[in-house]
Amino acid sequence: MRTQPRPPSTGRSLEHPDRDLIRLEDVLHALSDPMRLRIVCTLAGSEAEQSCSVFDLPVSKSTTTHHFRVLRESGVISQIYRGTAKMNALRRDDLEELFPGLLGSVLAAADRQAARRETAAR
Amino acid sequence: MRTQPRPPSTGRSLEHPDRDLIRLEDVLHALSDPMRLRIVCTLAGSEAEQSCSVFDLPVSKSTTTHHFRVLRESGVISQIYRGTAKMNALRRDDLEELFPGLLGSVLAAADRQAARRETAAR
DNA sequence: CGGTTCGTACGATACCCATCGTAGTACGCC
DNA sequence: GGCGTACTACGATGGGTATCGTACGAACCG
Repeated sequence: MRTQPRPPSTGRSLEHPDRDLIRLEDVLHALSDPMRLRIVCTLAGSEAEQSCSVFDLPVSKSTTTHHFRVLRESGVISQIYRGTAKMNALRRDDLEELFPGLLGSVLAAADRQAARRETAAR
Repeated sequence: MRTQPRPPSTGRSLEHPDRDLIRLEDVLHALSDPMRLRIVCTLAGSEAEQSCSVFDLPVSKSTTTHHFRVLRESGVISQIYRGTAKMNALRRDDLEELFPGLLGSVLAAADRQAARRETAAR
């Protein structure tokens, strides 16, 4: 189903925890930050990988880098370099295998809360 | 269905966030600490309220108090004084209403992880 | 009342962490 | 090679927080 050949990943590699080493506490901690939750929601909204730069976060670039690293090291996302860009993707399958339903309920909860906030603001 | 009349709560009262003020980020943060996750799992294991003292945590009493307060202020548990004891209960209904399925998947995930760890240790 | 049990309040401490700015590296392109 | 883009590394900083010990308060029991 992949129609477009993607640029190959470059030599730079990034540390990812093995699936069996992902800890629930770390995942929950990673998701408990508003910026990171926002990143994860955005990532969940599209099937494809997203480069770091498409996220328009109200923090500096170095802080953004920090959040992506926390997400990667906790096992929530995977990252790979493609040229100068760094592509991000949710580790849906690994998380689903380890903690069935967890990611889905967190994403749904985040959506509901966003909707609630919108209603309250009106 | 309540057969045993319980001792009345005493005058001392405790602040609880209204259901609509419970924030997902705070709940996730509360659950991201190993001690607190353990407390919540224990609490989920029995339908009844549990006094603080039945939790045998490997930390001091003052630290235990701290963790229960975090759980209460984040909206995860409710607490009420009964005599000298302080009874704790999960706010299942409120959480289910706000974030359907979330608590269940976190608890299931914690169970699975505990089981995995046990297997790995053997 | 005195003692016991249960939990709190407070201060201290050490660590974690979200944030920033600046300087730097890696890559693609002209 | 030189330039621009994308991201990183590092150090600093301020605020949060998990932990403790000690001293205290509130309720029950004799």
